[in-house]
This record gives sequence, structure tokens and C-alpha cells, in this order.
Amino acid sequence: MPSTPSASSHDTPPENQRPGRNFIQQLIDADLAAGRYGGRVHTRFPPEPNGYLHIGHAKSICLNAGLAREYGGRFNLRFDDTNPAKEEQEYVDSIQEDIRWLGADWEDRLFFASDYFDQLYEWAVQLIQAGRAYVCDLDAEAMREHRGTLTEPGRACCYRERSVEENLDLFARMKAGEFADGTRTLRAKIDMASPNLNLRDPVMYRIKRAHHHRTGDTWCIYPSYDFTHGQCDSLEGITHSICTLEFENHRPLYDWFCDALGIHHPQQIEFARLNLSYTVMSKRKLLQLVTENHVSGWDDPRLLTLRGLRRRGYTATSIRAFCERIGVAKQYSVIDMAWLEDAIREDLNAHAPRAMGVLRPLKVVLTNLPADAERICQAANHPQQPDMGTREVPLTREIYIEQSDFLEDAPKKFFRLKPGGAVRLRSAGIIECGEMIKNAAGEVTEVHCTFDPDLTRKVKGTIHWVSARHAISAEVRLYDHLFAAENPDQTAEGGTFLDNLNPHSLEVLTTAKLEPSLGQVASGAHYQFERTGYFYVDPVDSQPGQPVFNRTATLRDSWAKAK
RNA sequence: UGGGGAAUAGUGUAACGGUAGCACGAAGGAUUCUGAUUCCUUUAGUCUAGGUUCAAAUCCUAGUUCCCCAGCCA
Repeated sequence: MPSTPSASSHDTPPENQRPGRNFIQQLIDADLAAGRYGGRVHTRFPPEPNGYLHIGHAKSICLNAGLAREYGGRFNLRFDDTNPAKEEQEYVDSIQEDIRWLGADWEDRLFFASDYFDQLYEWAVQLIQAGRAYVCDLDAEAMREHRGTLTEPGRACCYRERSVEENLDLFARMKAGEFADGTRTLRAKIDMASPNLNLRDPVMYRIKRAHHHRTGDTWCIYPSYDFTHGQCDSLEGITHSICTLEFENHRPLYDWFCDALGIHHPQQIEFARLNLSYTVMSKRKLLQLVTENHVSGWDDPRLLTLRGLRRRGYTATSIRAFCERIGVAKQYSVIDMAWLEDAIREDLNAHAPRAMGVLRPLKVVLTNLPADAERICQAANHPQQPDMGTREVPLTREIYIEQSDFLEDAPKKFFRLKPGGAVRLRSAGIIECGEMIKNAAGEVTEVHCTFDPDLTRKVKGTIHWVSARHAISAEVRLYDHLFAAENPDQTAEGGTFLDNLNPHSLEVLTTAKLEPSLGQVASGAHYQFERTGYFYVDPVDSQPGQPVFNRTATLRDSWAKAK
């Protein structure tokens, strides 16, 4: 996590008067002031290992780890692995990798809900003994019928009043594997008439013969989320159990189990999950995009998985900055995708070395230069940071410029190359437009110019270029939003979110011409190609001497907007 | 329809009975060998209707809109 800049003591207001504190910080401040939890702050991130982490998880990770850091507390990583049917070691590994990359540190506190299966079982027995849990023989459908609806109360089934002895016996036999999957459950005896459906005798254990990635076939019964989460928090000494809004209706249950068991009782706090425009975030949809090959995989740079973002060229710093900026509240909100782009631009603008790359080349011949001429130009690696040094860029008689930097019929405000005009070649000098060569279709295929090396001469426009003889060819991938609609879920009658896929979300350029220094770049390096954006050396498809560049983000372009 | 939550500039988020602020965006300008960056200026808001109060985004009443819940998923 980023370190908080230490404010000088004289201008730091008292703890309880600091402005701009989010509601969770305010809650914690109050807890601390009241001496709750012995002044401790202990948070956790509890993913289920059933998929890859995305930007929404990053919000939760930054929040939890950030709070622990801010209050000098602790942060745990705990896998909520209570449903072996969906969980895999692959996800356990990838999740840890992604969290580490993001920069959150759980130190030596890596836990699994499955670490606590024995304890959980004991607690279940304890609740049976206390007459607060019972074995129910209803199948799923019958249980649904008994549960009632939003407006009608549920009905108790005949198993609700079983004796403690019978429940103990049955539960032991459930564990021993005497019953088929789905034939019995252990339920908490709470209130079948509660207006909160979660309190209508929720399932604590179900019979499920599935191989668990950690406990193997030791168990054939598995605890439910509700019977697991609070107790795990409790066992780990968590003080503030932060989750998303959809668990609000589960909080009474969280509290009920902690109270019934008489164990350390952490406080559940809910916040609004992250929503972003032009994308989808649910695991189901992400999975569908991957399995149906709408994207190349979990790390497709158009996906907002942490792996996708990383491969796109997003830095962990930028994602943390983004999470900081969006804030935390209970209010439903949709963040504009542009905020993410701003965050990465901010980071890369400060740190990425500059280079020149022509995405869509147009040949320009500098007619007053001999064919074998080679001028060495000194180019700054970062105009605002001289420390980053300079590099040499060769200029020759034939160069490439960007097609969009030449216009035959240019508007008055067009500051680039046009007939009768002059423009600066970045770091090299001025060129003046001469003859245009056209093909049969009347398109300009080549422009002849004269070169003036005067570096002090003023002209309005500056364009990037590469020497044709020295240029390296590289594959460059340009990305746009994966979805064309701001809200992909908004579809015509009977449509699906897939109807909103943006057909132009990926454009592969195979004829880009890059300055020679870009021939030998490190996999995973970031560059700003001046005037065209930030690019990342794709770590998967790049070969030594044959880099593949992914465009992380464009530069802001007020000219494009003006047009 | 029952219950649980949430409504503040375009977006996001503060203000917790006493000056509605911040960030991003947008618009304009300055600087500039990136139409980038940087800098300056401007813009624009308390869901509605009542009420309490010297004073209401904040408290009260009624309404409106949005989100979540009827898995042996988490």
C-alpha cells in the first residue's frame, strides 16, 4: 500500500476532526474512542477461490489493507473455501499472486475457512445441544416451499422439534456419510416467520460429496457461508469485517451465531461495491466471456481482471490511486471508466520514458538530404525529468510520419503537415511540405519535403517520426472498451450483455514503425510513444528483439475533441 | 406486496443544527519541440412537499426513485 505522506504535526487537526473521513473510518474512530476491541484494528480480505480477482476486489483489498495500515493494525488473507464444488487451487494461487502484485501484505496471516472445519463442527454440535439447531430432512424444493415468500411467513417443518439426542445422532451420521447428498441439512432454529428470509432457519451444513482442494475427501458435509464467515472472523480476532452491501441482510445472522456461541464478536460493516461503465464485473459474465472466447483469456487486456489490467500495462500504483479516488460509501454508484484511464495516465506520465512510434506510417522523403545521410538527433527520454537522460535517434532521407499528421485539405487550425506548410520533426528540425505523390485512387502515398536543421526556429506543430531505414516493425495492439454500451446489461428485449460487445475493442497493427531503440526492450516495460499514448511490452507474446506493444491508454487529445 | 439499505454539481465523495467543500470532468486562458504535461480562471449541487428552529443537506412527517433478499452459492 502506498505510504501516507506524513503531515507536519502543526497542521494536523485532532484525530476526530479530520475532514473527509469515510463512514468506515468514522466508525473505527468511534470504536477506538470508546475503547472497543482493546484499541485494535484487524481487517481481512476473504475471497472465495472460484475465479480471478478484478478491479472490484481491488477496491476491497485497498480498503481493508489500507485501514489496517492507517490504524497500525493487521490485515489477513482468508480464503472462504466452504464450497468445494466451485473452488480450485489454481484460483488460490492466482489470487495470492494478484494481491501481492497490488501491494497488500498479509504477512504470515494466510488462512482458509477449511482450517476451521473441526472447530465449526464442534460449534454446530454445541448449538444442537443448546436446542438451537436441528437436522432437517426436507429436500431443497420442500425447504423452499416451507420458507414462504417475501410477503408470507414460512412454516415450520415436522423436523424442527426433533430431540437433541436425535439431532446429535443424525448430525454425526451426516458427517459419517450415511446419507445421500442433499437429503438432509443442519439448520439453525431461529424464526420461520421473520421478515428477513435469512433468519427463517438457515442451513448451517449440507451434505456434498465433492473433493475439496485442501481437505480432500475428509468431509462430506460442508458449512454454509453464514455459519462460517463470522466464526472465522472471530477466530482470527478480526475487529471490523468489511463486506459489500448485499450482505446487509445477513448481518443479523452473523450476529446471531457469534452471540449464540458466545465468541468474540467482530463488527460487520457493508459498503457499496464498485461498478464501472462500459464493462461487466460479475464472475459469471467474466467466465462466459472467457469460455466463449469473446476475449483471449483471464488476462485479456480488455478485461478488468487484475491480470488483464496488468497485461494492459496498468501499474499497481495506479490502481491503488484509483481506489483511493473513488472513495467508499453505501451509495450505489457507477464510476466512469475514464477515471481508471486518468489514474494510469497520471502514474505513467510521471514515470514512463518517451519514445517515438509511428502507428500508421506515411512515407516522407527529405529531398535535400543525400541518400546515405544519417543525422544523429538527441532526444530527451522525459522532457520534465532531465535525470532520465537522452537517447540518439537517427534521421535519414526517408522517414515515416503518422498518416493522420498529414492532410491535403487541412483546416486552418491544423498544425501538422499540409501543402505549403512547415512542421517540426520532434527533436530533429523543421520540414517544409513540397510535392505529393498519389496513387491511382488519388490517395497521397508519399510526401516530399525539405529539411531545415534549425532547432531554434518556431513553428506551430511538432510531429513524431522514424527513420525508414532504421525503423523496426512491431505488432502494436490498440484497445477500446470491451462493451459499446455504458451499461452492458441494458439490452433490447430478450438480449444479453453480449449483444453490447464492442466489435472494435481490439485493433492489431502489424505495420507500425518504431524508433530503433525500441528493438531491445524489457518485457513488461512501459513507454510513452509521444503523441500516441502509453504502451506496455506484452510479457506473453513479445520475443527478444521482437516486442509486442499493448496500448495501455491514449494521451488526452484536445485536438480530436475540437474536431 | 414484507423486510433491509441508499438519495448532495455531469461523475464520485465531504460537511453530523451554524460559510455546501474537495477530486475528476467540462469551458476558457497561459506556458510548451508531445494539440501531452504543468499552471490560472470559470462552470455547476442538497430527490419532492410540508413542518420544527434565529438557523436544516443535517431533526420530524408524508411521498418519490434506486439497490439488495424467497441457493443445500458466496
